[in-house]
Amino acid sequence: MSNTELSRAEQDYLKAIHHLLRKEGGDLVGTVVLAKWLGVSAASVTSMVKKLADGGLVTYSPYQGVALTAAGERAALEMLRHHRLLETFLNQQLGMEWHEVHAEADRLEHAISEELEARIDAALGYPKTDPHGAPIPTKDGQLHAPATTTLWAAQPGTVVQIAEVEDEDPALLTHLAELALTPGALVDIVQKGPFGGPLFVRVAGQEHALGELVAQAILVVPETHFAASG
Amino acid sequence: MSNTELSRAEQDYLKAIHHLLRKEGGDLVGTVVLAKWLGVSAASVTSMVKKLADGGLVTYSPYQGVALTAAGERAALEMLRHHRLLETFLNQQLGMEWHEVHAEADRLEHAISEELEARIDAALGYPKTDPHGAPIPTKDGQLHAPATTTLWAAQPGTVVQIAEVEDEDPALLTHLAELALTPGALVDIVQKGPFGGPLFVRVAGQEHALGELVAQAILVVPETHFAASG
DNA sequence: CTTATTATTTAGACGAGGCTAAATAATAAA
DNA sequence: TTTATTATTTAGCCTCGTCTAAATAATAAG
Repeated sequence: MSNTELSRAEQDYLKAIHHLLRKEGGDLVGTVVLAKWLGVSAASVTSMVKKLADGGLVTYSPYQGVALTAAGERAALEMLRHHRLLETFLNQQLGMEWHEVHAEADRLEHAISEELEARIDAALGYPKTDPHGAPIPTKDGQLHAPATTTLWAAQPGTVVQIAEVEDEDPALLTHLAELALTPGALVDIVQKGPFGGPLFVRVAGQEHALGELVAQAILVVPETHFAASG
Repeated sequence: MSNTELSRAEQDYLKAIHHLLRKEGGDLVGTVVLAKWLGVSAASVTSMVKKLADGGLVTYSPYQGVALTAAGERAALEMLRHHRLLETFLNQQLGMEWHEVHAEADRLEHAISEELEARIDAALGYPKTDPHGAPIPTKDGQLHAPATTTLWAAQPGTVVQIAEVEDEDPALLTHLAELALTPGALVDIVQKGPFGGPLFVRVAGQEHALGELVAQAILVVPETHFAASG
């Protein structure tokens, strides 16, 4: 209802809630999880979450957790749209490296106007995904993500295609790029060692053994033919 | 000495001090002038200025005014460089209007990394001036501005060339663009009415009568032949 | 079912950056 | 030179977003 501008901190909280709800799958996210993700104390989270609840941006059940209202989701998706458009722009138009764009976009996403957002979108030809394969929310708040699993969960003996990789850790991204584990790549799932042992995959003609952390950071879809979808 | 990151507010104060020292010509700028420019109370200025003085960024003489130290000047010029590179980029690469870029750059200038600054600079071909004709400080903090006067002070009967126009007021910029009073334009100074009466000029074949406020917002140099300088 | 452990909230404080109102210094006018 | 005016500073308060320490709720272990 109240139409005050959201502060940077409020925007960051909404973005974090959205991210964690999606990642962890549940329908509520807890104070400590949020605090860890944001690099902030749990007490700080409690008070901010109350403020956001007062503003109608989240629903808050004490001791249970927090979720986004429609208004909160809208705001979070707008930030996410800014973020992913910026990542794409920085990468494609300004030649910034894959692993650099996340941090830069994190700062810029709060500062760009709707006008600039639109011009960036147009300059890029209205892209559907960012450099890490993540879908870019539409202007009207639709986020259409394909149904994915993690590479870690993929069936040995099958072939999958990389849809998206986590973009938060620059070092991980550099590593993935060296291994050619980038969106669009086709990956043979060779075999999985027992007891959490490494996952053996073949990509771009090379075989690699991947640890769980790496394989969990990669989202894949079953192999498909390259259809000119649309 | 202390190498803490400057806050947004600190950066804005340094930028304002730099701007006002240049504009007003004096060697000290007063609390109230600064307060008006920043849209803040004089009391707020006093306390911030003290903090900046503690940090070695300004010299502060109570009841006299404030000036920049070398470190403060460096920081101010870095912001100015960001600002003007961004204005140029938004205008040239993204097609934003002349009058829109100032406000957008004011928000973005605090958020861009040195890396991004360098890439924007390169993408533009290392420009020397922004869309309003203002010189862009170099990476090492040189600001080489030509010696200008205001259009208001120009001698009737002479021809001058517009070097730069004030960029803060979008409405003024729109007006100037309609009158073809843009950087590079050659202007015949026809005559100046008495007692602060309007200034009659001819530009692009049209004659216009300009009020003092407008004519003061335009910086000019004596007519020169277009030399392929460099 | 009782006890540890962990998650969460409450209470109280702090620094940043702003504000108003009152006091004081500097300057202009008489 | 005295008085009025304006510029500046001081004092005290406020909100935002954070923190730590202590209290309480929820959950897991025995």
